[in-house]
Amino acid sequence: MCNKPGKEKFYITTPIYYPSDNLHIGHAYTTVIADAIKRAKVQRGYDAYFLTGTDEHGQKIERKALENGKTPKEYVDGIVANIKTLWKLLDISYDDYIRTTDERHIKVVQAIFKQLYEQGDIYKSEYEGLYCTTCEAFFTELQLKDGCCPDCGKPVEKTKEEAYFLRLSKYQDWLIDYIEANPDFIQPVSRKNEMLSNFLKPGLNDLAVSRTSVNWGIPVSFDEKHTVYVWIDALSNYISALGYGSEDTTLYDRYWPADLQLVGKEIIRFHTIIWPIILHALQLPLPKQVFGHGWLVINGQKMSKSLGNVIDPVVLANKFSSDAVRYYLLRAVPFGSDGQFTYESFLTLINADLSNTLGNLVSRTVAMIEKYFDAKVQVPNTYLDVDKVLINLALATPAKVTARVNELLIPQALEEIWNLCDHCNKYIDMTEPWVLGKTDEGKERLKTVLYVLAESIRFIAVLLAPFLPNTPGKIFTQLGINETNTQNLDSLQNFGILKEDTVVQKGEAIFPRVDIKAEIAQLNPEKKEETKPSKPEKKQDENKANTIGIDDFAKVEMKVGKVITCEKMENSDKLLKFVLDMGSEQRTILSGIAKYYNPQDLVGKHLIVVTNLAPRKMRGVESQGMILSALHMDDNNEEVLTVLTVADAVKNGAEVG
RNA sequence: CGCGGAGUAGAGCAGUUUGGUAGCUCGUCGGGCUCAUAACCCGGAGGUCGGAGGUUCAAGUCCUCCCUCCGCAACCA
Repeated sequence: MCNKPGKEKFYITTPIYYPSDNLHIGHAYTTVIADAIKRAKVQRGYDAYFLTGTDEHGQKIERKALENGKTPKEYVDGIVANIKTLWKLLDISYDDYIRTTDERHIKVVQAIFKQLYEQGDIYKSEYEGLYCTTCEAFFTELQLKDGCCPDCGKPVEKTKEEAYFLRLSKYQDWLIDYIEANPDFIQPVSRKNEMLSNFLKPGLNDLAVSRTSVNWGIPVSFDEKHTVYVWIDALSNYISALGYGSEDTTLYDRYWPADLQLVGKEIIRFHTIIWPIILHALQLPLPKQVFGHGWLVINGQKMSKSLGNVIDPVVLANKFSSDAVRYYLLRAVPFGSDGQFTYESFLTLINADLSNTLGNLVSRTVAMIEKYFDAKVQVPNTYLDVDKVLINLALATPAKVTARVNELLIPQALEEIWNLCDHCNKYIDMTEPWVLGKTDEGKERLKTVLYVLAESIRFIAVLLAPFLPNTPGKIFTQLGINETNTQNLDSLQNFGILKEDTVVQKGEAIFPRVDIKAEIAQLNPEKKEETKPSKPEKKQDENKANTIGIDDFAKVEMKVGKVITCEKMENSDKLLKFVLDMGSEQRTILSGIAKYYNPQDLVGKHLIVVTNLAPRKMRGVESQGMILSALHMDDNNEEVLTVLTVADAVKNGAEVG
């Protein structure tokens, strides 16, 4: 942890994640990229420092803890332990893990808040909003469900709450100038344009930075009925972790400003508007670059618990290897835009690139050295043109990879390495070692061919290290390379370092091929389990607990209704409005299935309706029941929803039971 | 007309800055090879580049209008 004065520093951060629940593959995506960049920088001689952590305050965590019968701290401790296990599983080499519940962080936040208040950048005023007394929370008008609290459904009141405000407005013009003068600050540029035209140019409102209604937070030191609201608490982690404002500011002095802050596109606004203003008000330098990457989406949709399409990285990393998961995340998603995740594309990619192109290349090369030269590497005599082409490519590749990493084009960096793999495989075909091995003359030539291959593979292994940290070691073992000075980046300046008589040894396949169909069949049920929020360890007991008596079932009243009209709700993407003939009456019912059906196609169908459900208003229209439907995945792994119907000749209003 | 992003072969993507033979990976079809993890190598088929108009000798690329999807951004009884 000591300073390395001779080296250039590189400070990289991920967001601090919100541990209201275990993390999903999207969090792993951000973190793996950050880790790969950090490792690449270290490999290139930088003194790199990598920070990640968790943002542990706020109402949602308080509530979640309560549901689980724990204190907020106990609850987040459990989640944080899982997160750290996950990062270990994925070989994340973070240098520090900041938790906003750390004492070191709390002190800094309080000091920053006080300083901003004393210098007039924070002022006390009143926050006017819609307040739910039951949930003790404010909501914006947009968040309300039909004028009522979105969580408990009770009416909200227009209430004023005392709050401290940060003067964003004061710094707006400065920030616009800064962003325009520093075009690299917000990346990719599309995000920069979005921030300028959507938020900055229309004008910034001052931001409420404290709450009296949230208990689980850092108290404002000079006004204890307030807690610091998310902004100053969470964002300042990037400097509190370095000891800013503490007795020991060595790390801060060394590493701040950050060279790269990676964030998801949903939080780029906070990191490019609120965060720079906080820093500027504190007279601190701004991070050099904030990069807003895209999401991993499932069937075109954002991953979310409520959709039940969350992919658990723990499952993948345990089932396959950390390097396989890392490879997919680093290679498959165009950095900056969204990428599709499917199990099939994941498995196809690791088979094609890791098992076939790379793993098999190592395997066939080592096998030939064993077969033809008693497992001993032979030093060549002269190189022919065909050799020189491959040698030159190998020598040129390190600089190409470095350039791609510097541009943050990680998929393209990997592409350069795989280009070298491809050429090695072609080279084998062109030189036909199995023919050469048949004659003495040929065997002389074969020494060179196998040497060029082994040495090229060494290049590949060295270059892979930042991305797939476990793979180079496996390759070096098979190639019989022990000396670390043939495993570092400097050793790629010359081709031909591999020593005569190095003993190779074919071992296990580096990346065994997977049976895609079989794995998908296994993963899908596993995926479903993941989505069930219930505690898995109590499964057997729960089967009992989940059963209901006939009495309970009898409470539910279901009837058959015929669809008279069905139309899309205005102002809603997901709701369909039905009017149903229930025999003795007509009912209006709203259902969030617009995505799955054409409204016209449902007219005339006989549907099953729960008729004694309490009515609920949505989008200003009262829904008087619920339409039963089944949601499932079809053969293409796409979501399909089918409403339950009855065969004809059932009277409208007939009871179901 | 709220603001942004996107629409290119069966799937996923590049190419649009600076107009000039439409490319990559997977899949598919055919061939080759046998060192290797049913792998590797070569070749083919498959595209009205979302639609309509315009500028130009020439448009995926520039201009205009339109359609669809996604995000900002809630609703999912």
